[in-house]
Amino acid sequence: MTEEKNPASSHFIANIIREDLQTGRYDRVHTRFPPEPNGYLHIGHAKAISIDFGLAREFGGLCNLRFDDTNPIREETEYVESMKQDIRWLGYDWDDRLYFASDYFDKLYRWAVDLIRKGKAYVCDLNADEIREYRGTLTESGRESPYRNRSVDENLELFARMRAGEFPDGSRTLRAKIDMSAANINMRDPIMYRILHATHHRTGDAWCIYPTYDWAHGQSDSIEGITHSLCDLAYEIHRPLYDWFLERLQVHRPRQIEFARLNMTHTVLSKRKLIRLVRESHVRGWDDPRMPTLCGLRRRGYTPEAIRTFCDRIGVAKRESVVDAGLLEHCLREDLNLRAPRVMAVLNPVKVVIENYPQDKEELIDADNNPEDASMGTRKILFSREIYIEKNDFRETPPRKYFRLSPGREVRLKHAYYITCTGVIKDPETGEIVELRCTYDPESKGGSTPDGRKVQGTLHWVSAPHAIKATVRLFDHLFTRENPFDLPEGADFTDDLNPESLVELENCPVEPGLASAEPGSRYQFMRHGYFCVDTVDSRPGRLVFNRITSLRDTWAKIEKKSLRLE
RNA sequence: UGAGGCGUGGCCAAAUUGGUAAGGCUCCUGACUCUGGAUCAGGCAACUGUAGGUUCGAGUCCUACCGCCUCAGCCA
Repeated sequence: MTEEKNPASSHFIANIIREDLQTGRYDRVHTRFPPEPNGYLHIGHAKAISIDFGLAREFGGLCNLRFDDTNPIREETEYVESMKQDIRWLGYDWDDRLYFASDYFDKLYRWAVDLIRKGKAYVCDLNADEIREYRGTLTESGRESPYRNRSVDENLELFARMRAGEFPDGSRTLRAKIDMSAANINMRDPIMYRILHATHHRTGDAWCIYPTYDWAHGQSDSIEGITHSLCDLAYEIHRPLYDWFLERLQVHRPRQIEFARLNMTHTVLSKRKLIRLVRESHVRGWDDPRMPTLCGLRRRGYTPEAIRTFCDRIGVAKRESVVDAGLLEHCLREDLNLRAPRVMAVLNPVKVVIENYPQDKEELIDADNNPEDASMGTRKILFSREIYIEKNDFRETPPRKYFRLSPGREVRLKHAYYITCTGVIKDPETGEIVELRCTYDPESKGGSTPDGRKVQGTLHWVSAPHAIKATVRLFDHLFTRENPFDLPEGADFTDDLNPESLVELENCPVEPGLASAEPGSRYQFMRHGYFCVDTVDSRPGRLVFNRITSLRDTWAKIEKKSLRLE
């Protein structure tokens, strides 16, 4: 599944853009993805990336990558690199348009001086607590700072001295002079610059005052000639402030449009919560395959194509919603079904001895690699007298509608022969089934017989003497609840962590051909699901597979239902 | 009791700026099948937050109400 023909997007942002193009408000489309380099990108960012880059692509425009690095204390080059990698992996490209808000520090500084000259900004000596006090509350208006009416000259001088490093951190700020009684708190003389004697990941020690996000963001978009600034609903209330700055500065004005961020069932997507999962070792790091981070999903084996399809299908709207994680899994199956080579692996093995098959005979059997795609060819698999099958594929007393093996019943071994169960060997102590005895029908080679008789079940298997052993990690939702925030009073979201989100199986017999499987390559383990060779822990002789997602399991559903009925 | 947003089937989400509710996921049937996979065909399910109003006709316009979200960092 690759380039599916995208019909023109019909969500509200696309409609606005179409209209802007028609009315001539803009004659082109230029967007940008503006992350702060202070963490790892996750599936929620993938939605934003897909909107920003996708819309530009759809309308024949451009999309910049700009890092909003206005806070030297939190930002690191390491994050810049990981974000670039993740965006490229997703399949998007910013060409030569890689920018940083810090590229604009000089310009921003000059603009600030302009505003001071126009009497629209002033240096305030209030400390953080005092500023909060003066700001007022949601229902009461604020009070003007006693420093609000300094002369332009004094402001100019003080601002220059702030920049020169004459004052300690937090002692002064530069504020926009707007309206302390504004109903929108963001308009109550917001801070434009704060003093921070900190080393910036790119500008080093060139600055000791740094612009706030609110002061930097709109102007950065303006400088880059952005036409449509797409962002999170959270910035809706800031829009009047961005427009205020741009208007005073008399510069190019992008149109900001806000959309709802992504939420997904059974996981969390807030930076704060993800950090806790890592710090408190609930997962094995940022790239733990259970994490919703892009590096986690990548390691798990998710494909960029599936993630893009997912982003297309969830739509874009202003209403906050929670998308069913099942949709992402669906997109994965849809993609992998067409591309993943099929292979046989037994996760919970029980040995089967085929009594009428010669002791030292072995056979090479042809098997197609993907029934969906003949061009993926065939391979040879080994068959012998002793094989492994799934414990689950045998029942001593089969329930109704059970198609698999049971005493006296005949089933097909995929690609190989029909076998009939003739005996069960149990551990005399525990009663556990340790081995099954079967006979095979030599006529059934290849999976069918001359008499054309039907069997109900087809099992996967691996030849015991030829099998190689692998570690297989089965992942499940990180959180048990659909919404990990819907918790009883006083509970913490970590209380809902799924204890079975990772089940590790050792020594699973798999086809010997898998010995050469490349890290990162994906397979379908027949009748199980899609698996990916782990890029971190897997090595020759010690294969580790991650389950990307399971196959749809109709039998599990039937079984569960009948259990409920009993 | 400030301001700004949002409310369409179980979950997402459309509806040519009033014309009589797309599509996807889920779920359920059936067909087919050497993966109880895939595929195909079909089906269940919404009086569009509530109550009024305008209109021949309203998810789309008006009024009132209800619910939910965001904002009081020198974070972004």
